Amino acid sequence: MKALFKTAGQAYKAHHALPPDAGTIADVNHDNVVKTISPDWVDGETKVMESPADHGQDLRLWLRLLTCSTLIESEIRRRLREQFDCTLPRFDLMAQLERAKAGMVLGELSKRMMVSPGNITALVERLVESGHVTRTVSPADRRVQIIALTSFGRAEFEKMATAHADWIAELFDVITARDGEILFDRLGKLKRSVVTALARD
Amino acid sequence: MKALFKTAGQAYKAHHALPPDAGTIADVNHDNVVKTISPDWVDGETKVMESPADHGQDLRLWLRLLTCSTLIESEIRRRLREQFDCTLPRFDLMAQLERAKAGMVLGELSKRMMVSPGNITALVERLVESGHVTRTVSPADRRVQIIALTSFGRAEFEKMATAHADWIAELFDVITARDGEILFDRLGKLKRSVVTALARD
DNA sequence: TATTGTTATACTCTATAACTATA
DNA sequence: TATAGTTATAGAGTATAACAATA
Repeated sequence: MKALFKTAGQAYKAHHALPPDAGTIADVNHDNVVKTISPDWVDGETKVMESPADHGQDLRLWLRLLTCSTLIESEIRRRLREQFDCTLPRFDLMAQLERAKAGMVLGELSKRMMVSPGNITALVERLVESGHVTRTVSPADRRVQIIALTSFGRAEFEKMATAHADWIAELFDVITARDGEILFDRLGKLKRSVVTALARD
Repeated sequence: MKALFKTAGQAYKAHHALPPDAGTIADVNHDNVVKTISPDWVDGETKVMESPADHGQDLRLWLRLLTCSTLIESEIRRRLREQFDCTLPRFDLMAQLERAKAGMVLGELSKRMMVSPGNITALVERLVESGHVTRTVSPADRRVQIIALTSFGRAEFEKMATAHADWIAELFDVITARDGEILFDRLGKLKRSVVTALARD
């Protein structure tokens, strides 16, 4: 039941987080107060089955899945911020626009990013200020706002996307093509399982 | 290159997000402005290889991994909030304390959660206010603060943990034991790959 | 009336750094 | 001097709801 969920994880980690092999087992003082790090801080993989709060294999799998995505995402987020002064939502929004050469309607951005229109408005506002995107009123329907990348925004995004791909290749270093295929396939099953379960509600 | 990253994803989704089978292909008006949803909004699995910004199999795998964890985490986050008025960091902090019967030093919490001490102080403060945890000065070293669950906090956490396990079982519905093992194993490899890569820096 | 976005607000989280108290 | 936390602050993201403009 440790490190169940995504938390901050980025900048602070660079300065304070433990190396992967830190510690031995959770040290406890004479009052049983936990003071030192246990070795399984990354996802508690060995301990979770022994915990009184154990709830089975699915939970272990979910913890490990979450650990992987959190580790990767935190690092990506940190590098985006340090190297490009960019946040994930900003990057995500630009990624949405990348293939929409003529732009995308604000409401569509909202749906794709699963973020409320009000918050997209604010995000777009900051990207307009920094010169990455434009906002235009649709001539066909004056309620709709068309958002598009500027050439500057497109160039910036391409730089980030290239770096991003390199980072991923670096992090996935030892995953073989075969393991990659297997993971891709099983994660596809998992995705369908989740989407189906969510659709039942 | 769509929906690369975790975004908001929780509350808004409940009201506005598309069902998993919405749409057909991205509709485009006479100006080529994207107005309607494409079917692969979940992770763009089919499209990413065709994209000019394609950067290979690792990237596809990463997108799918991120999609899975984001879908699950968003749903968990939403349910935690709606059913228990709890955020992920709060839950995570309590999860850390669950097996530390006599409490845990604040700095240790900070390291495990990869969140700065200052932000842990604020998080603990809110949990003290709501009666979930206590904060005590260590008699051995008056600089250190020992954080522990109250019996109320423990009871609340148990309720949440039980519900959480049920949610996960629901979402992982159609994953067989065998597929679960395979995923668990390969994700273990991936975790080691990432941890190794991060340690190289 | 319904839809598209905007504005407003309150809160949480993130990131950083200066600072205090204790060892 | 070094360590454990606290305080402060700025910015971004999250969640809701009321609202205006247009269809």
